[in-house]
Amino acid sequence: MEDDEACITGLCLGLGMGGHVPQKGKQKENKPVACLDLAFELCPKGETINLNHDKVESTDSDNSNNNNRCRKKLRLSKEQSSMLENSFKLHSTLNPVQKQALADQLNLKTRQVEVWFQNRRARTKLKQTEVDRELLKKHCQNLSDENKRLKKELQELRALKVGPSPLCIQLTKTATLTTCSSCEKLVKLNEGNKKIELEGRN
DNA sequence: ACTGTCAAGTGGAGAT
DNA sequence: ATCTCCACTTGACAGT
Repeated sequence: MEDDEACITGLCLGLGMGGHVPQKGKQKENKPVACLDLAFELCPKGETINLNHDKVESTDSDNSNNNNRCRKKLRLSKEQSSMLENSFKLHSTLNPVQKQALADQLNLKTRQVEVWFQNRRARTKLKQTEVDRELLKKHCQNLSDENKRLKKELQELRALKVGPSPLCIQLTKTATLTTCSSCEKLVKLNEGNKKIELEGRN
């Protein structure tokens, strides 16, 4: 276990904060939770504190005064965020050495750096799924349009088969139905007058 | 008041 | 057994 975490655990024991609620879908045993959020520091209600602290110290009075304390949320400074961001661009995961170095550099705990990277990866993944979803949506729409168009074209061809067959019929803006002069087969010409033979016609 | 963002907690799974 | 990652969740805070 990291020193930081040992420290935090020491701080947390007996505080009874951040209890665990069983999650839907996966029922888990309700462990007695005795952890204090890493980035939260006990403070008098309403007081603003600098949370970019060094190691957190724990005292018994902290614990006993817990009732009239609030939890403040850490917000990383712009410098910290941008340095983490730059580091993330280089590598989205960190080895313990890199983690420690970054933590030292930013005056954060290794656990905080680790959490930031975890959350950052989650955000990236979320964004990517959103992008993928949009792409698939577009692709699906294209396929649907193409399907409609082909169905329509098929309908027109079937109508042609039933009725009198003129030699050359404009099918769509891009395709023309005609009879091949050499083989006398019914063929479809695409935009470049490229011949597409139609199945089952002779 | 409501909503989105984000740091952090939790437990499970896999690797060592 | 321990570590690390992930999915899911919570809660503080900021913006509207």
